[in-house]
Amino acid sequence: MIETLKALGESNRFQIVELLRDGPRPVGEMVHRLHLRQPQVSKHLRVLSDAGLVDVRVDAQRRIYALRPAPLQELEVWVERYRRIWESNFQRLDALLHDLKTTELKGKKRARTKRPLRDKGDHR
Amino acid sequence: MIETLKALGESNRFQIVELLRDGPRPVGEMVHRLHLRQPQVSKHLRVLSDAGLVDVRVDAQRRIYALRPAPLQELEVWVERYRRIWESNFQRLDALLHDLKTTELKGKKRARTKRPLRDKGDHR
DNA sequence: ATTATGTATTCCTTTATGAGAATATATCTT
DNA sequence: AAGATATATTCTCATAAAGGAATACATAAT
Repeated sequence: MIETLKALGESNRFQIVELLRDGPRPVGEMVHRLHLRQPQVSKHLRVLSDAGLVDVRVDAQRRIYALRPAPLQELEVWVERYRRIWESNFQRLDALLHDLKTTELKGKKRARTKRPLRDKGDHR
Repeated sequence: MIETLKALGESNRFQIVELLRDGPRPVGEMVHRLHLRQPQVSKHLRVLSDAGLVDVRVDAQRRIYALRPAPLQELEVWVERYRRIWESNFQRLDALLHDLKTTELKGKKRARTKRPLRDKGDHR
């Protein structure tokens, strides 16, 4: 997962992946479409390949690169685990609970948590 | 998007985000749970904050960090655009079409490719 | 006001990463 | 075999990014 994110977190590689979303492409075409130099494209493809994000197929002198679904699928699964963060008021609720809990735990030796001096954000 | 991916593509920051998935946490707790030193955690939080991935709330001397849904939501939307890559045999189909097309274009002067590329090591 | 606690920032060093140029490799064409 | 075409690799340099240590800053407690 980390490797996937690291590989995608570079703009040229990101663009390559975006390009490949429309289907497999030979290196030369990416060079042309992305206005990068051939060696850089090959190097970025190497990183993407090491991360398992792309696959090569030989076609004469050309190398046809294609996206491999697995890592992107995993990324989707990963990010979906975060859905509840925006699908409910989970964060606020949890923030409240957390706050209550820590107040409970250290209540005896600490003063109650005071309200912040000034209001920083919106709440209900 | 790139900034989100770049921020997530570092293991310590990734772990911080994972931690925050369970709700807002003060810096000290992350320091403790992740076995990192406080300054490094603060620095990583800074990066995450700059990327819009987290939010701070002041609680006495503590700073309570929480995930911000927006970037993750966008990431989900982004990756979902790739679903069709695994939801159909899109890639293969497209590969075939692409192949036919190029063969059509240059077919007269090219032979078929048989040999695989020499093995460069495994990915995945 | 002073001290304690929690967090952020700065400075420094080391390592990782990306671009450019040159060159090597693979495969087709003739 | 020689040349042409497409791609990969290597080397070098510049910059970015990460960790460590020290320190500054913020707020609470006394």
